[in-house]
This record gives sequence, C-alpha cells and structure tokens, in this order.
Amino acid sequence: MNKLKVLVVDDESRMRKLVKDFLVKQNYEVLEAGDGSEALDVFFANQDIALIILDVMMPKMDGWQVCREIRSYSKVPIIMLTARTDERDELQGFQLGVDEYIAKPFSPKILVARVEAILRRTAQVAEDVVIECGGISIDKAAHVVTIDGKTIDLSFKEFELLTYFMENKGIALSREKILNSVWNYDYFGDARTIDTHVKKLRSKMGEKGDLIKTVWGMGYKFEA
Amino acid sequence: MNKLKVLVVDDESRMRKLVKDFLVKQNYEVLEAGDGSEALDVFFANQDIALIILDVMMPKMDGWQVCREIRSYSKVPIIMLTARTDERDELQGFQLGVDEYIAKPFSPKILVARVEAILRRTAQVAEDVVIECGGISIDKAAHVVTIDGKTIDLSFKEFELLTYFMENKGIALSREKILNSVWNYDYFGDARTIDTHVKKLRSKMGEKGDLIKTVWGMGYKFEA
DNA sequence: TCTAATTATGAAAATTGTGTGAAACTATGG
DNA sequence: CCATAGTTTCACACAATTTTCATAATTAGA
Repeated sequence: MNKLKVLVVDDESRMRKLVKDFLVKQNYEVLEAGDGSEALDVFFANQDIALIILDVMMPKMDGWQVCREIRSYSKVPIIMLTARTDERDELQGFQLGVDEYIAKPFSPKILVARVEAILRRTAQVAEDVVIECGGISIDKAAHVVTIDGKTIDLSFKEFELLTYFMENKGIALSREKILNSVWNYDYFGDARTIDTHVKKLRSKMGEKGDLIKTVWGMGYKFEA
Repeated sequence: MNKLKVLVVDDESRMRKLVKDFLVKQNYEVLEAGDGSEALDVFFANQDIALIILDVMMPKMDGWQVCREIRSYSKVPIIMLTARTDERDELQGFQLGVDEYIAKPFSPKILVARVEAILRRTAQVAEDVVIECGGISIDKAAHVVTIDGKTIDLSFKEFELLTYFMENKGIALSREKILNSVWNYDYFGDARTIDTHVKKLRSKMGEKGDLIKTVWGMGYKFEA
C-alpha cells in the first residue's frame, strides 16, 4: 500500500518535527517545508500530495499567501495552524478554501483526527473505529467504552488516556510519553496528574482496572 | 538534528561524486570509499552509518565480498549498484541480505527515493526491542524479562543492569564502565552498589544467575 | 599456607516513586 | 452568575527501591 503524503509547512523545525512524528506514526509519509516558497516548490515537485498542513505565521510569505497560490492550481485539502482563535482569520481562511482550522496549541490527537477526517472525506482512509482487548472495547467514533458489554462513563481525558493505553498495549509508557501524546505538546504541568487520572480510570473500570499496570520507576502499561 | 550518514562505495570517483551530490542536497552526510577494504575501514571507524551504497564491480574486493563482510557484523541497510539487470546477481544479492538493488544507469531521483524509503522503513524498526540470549529474553518496550518462558520481576535498575549486560555479552565490564552506562554519568556513589544489584539480579534469575560472571579485579561479564 | 585485596551477603538507612483524598481551579451550559 | 462536571495540584502516608555499611567469604600471589 502506498502511504499518503502530507506536506507540513512551518518555519519552526521543532513544530514540523512534532507534527511529523505523529503523522509518521499513523503511517503517513511526511514532506516538510520551512517557508512559503519552499512549500510551493515541494508541492509542485510532488504530484501526489494528499494534504497540506500550513502554519499561518511565517516570515516572507505567510500561510494565507501560500494557500492562495496553491488554491489557484489545486483543490488539495489544507489545514491551517494559527496561534490563537481569531474569527476574522477563520473567515478569511474559509473564503480561501481552507478545509480545517486548528488553533495552537493543539493536542497531537486532535491533529491526527482532523487529518484522518479530511482524508476520509476526500480520499479513502481505512479506520479502526473500534479497539477491543480483554473484554474492553472502545468505540472511538461514538466515544464510548464498554466493559463486558456494559457501557461505562468516562470523562474526555479518561477516554483519551484509556485509548492511548489500549493502542499501545503491552508497551511500558513513561509519564513523559503519555503527557506528550494525550495532553497538548506544550503542557508542562505536573506529571502526577496522570496518576490521578489513572486512579479514576482504574476505579471506573472495576476489576478490569488491574489491566493498567504500574511499571515502577517508569510509568504505566496496559496488559490484557 | 543530526544528519544521517551514508557511505558510498565505488571505484569511480566520478560516480561517487554524482551520488554524493544528490544525497548532500537531501541533507545527508556522505562518506566515501574507493574500494572494498577502504569501505570496511570507514564502516568500522564510524559506528553510526545509517546506510551503505555499494557498487558491485570493483577491483580487488568486489561488492558481494564487502557485503558479506559487513553482514557478518551488522544489519545496516545496503543498496547495491550493478551495471545491468542480471538475475543471477540479484538472487545472490538478496541471499546476502541486500536491501535494494539499483541498476546502472539510474536516475538520481530513483536513488534518492530508494534511500529515503529504506531509511524510513528501518527508522521505525530502528530499535531492537527484544534481546534474547541463553533462555533469557528482554522486551525493552514492555519492560519485561522472561527466563525460560517465565516472567520475572525486576526493579528498574535491575532491568537496566541486565539489559546492559546482555547488550554487551561476552565483554568484561569494569565497574566504572557500568556506573557510567547504567547510572548517570555524574553519579559519585559507591561502586560497591553494583555488587548489591548484581547479587539481587543473580538471585532473581535463579540458575541463570550464573550467567553473570565475576571478573576478578575488574568487574562483571555476561556469558551464555 | 598466609596475607592482602577483592567480592558476596544481609540488614539497616536513605531515597525515591506511587496511591489517595481533598482542595483549587477551569470550562460549560443554563 | 451559578451550578456542575471535569481537570489539575498538592501533601501525606505508604510502598518499593536504592544505597550504604559492616562482616563474611573468596581469590591471587608470595
């Protein structure tokens, strides 16, 4: 199977790398560009880019300009990254044919979800909506968790956390890793916050709570 | 980010330069060797070569020979360059563990594309997640140690220590070396502390504890 | 065999990591 | 603005780990 290509345009290489890492993990091929003109070069050199993620704030040529240029040739889906929610910007974006709009800071999960959503709309992306393991099933689409056929009530973070655990079952996850995946990338809070969520998760999961194991001195692990 | 190192081996400097130019443009660091033995020298002098591009036709030691030599020590990806498509050659190549096979003359685009594809493929499987030796297996991802199929419970340091031993099996390790690798480099504690950990490790490992040998006046060694 | 050096061992002390509950803080919808 | 649910912080108790230390056992070499 051919991977879908995503072009990430941002002047900060750190941000590019961050986005890239998550997309690569989801099995996308990621191309990078550090500024507007480079983005155009890369885009026209590759005929099969499936989606573009574009930062608004860039020196030289800003995101809007790049978007305009590309739109005059192509209908490729474009996601805009902006520093904050600004209605005027958003309006301008949709007029230019921006498909989505993500405000920084965003959680990598959100980003990936949006990318998948758009690509599903335009192209075909296989999606595993349901994760099942050890009597626990997660319906990502419905945002519902079922244990032994019984629905349990989880908060947003609890849901995200359990999903992350189950998507990485059998793998010991450090607190840092968990923070970087389930929380926003710029979250610098207390890692102990994870403990609290794990506690609540375990208690809501009843017996099955034992499936979330503590890896002493390291973090946690889900194991059926 | 560090550039990935690619070693280009060809007796024709013109060809080396050609390949090098394209890879440098793609932000790789390129090392060169003009014949087989030089290639081996360069390879072993650099511990972090990410990929080797190897011409088959070379005087003295040909590409197959070089490939064999390197394969006996390393799984580094190898791309072979041959003068024409020759099925016999291709067969031999894959038996030797060649990752790709490019027929001359090739377009530089093809070359670069193959290089990227391979590095992307291997980068994801980069880390050896499971180490196995003498009935002991370490799953670094899950942070789990199994002896003869049975999981044993190790603390964080014990796990690190055993991993270090097994990654250096057959090598006598001084206490200083162990401290520098398993502990932080700025650890100034008692080197005797290692003894204690070795003791606990040995006892937790049961019979297999004997595999950690004492090297008198020096340190320890793992040997299966 | 004897000695000096080195390593093994067990137990106590020091350190570090985790579970937990409560309180503070945030966001959201009336 | 309040009420509510969700999220984060914090501190304390407790548990597990790591380190230290004194003593016993072993080794190498004279």
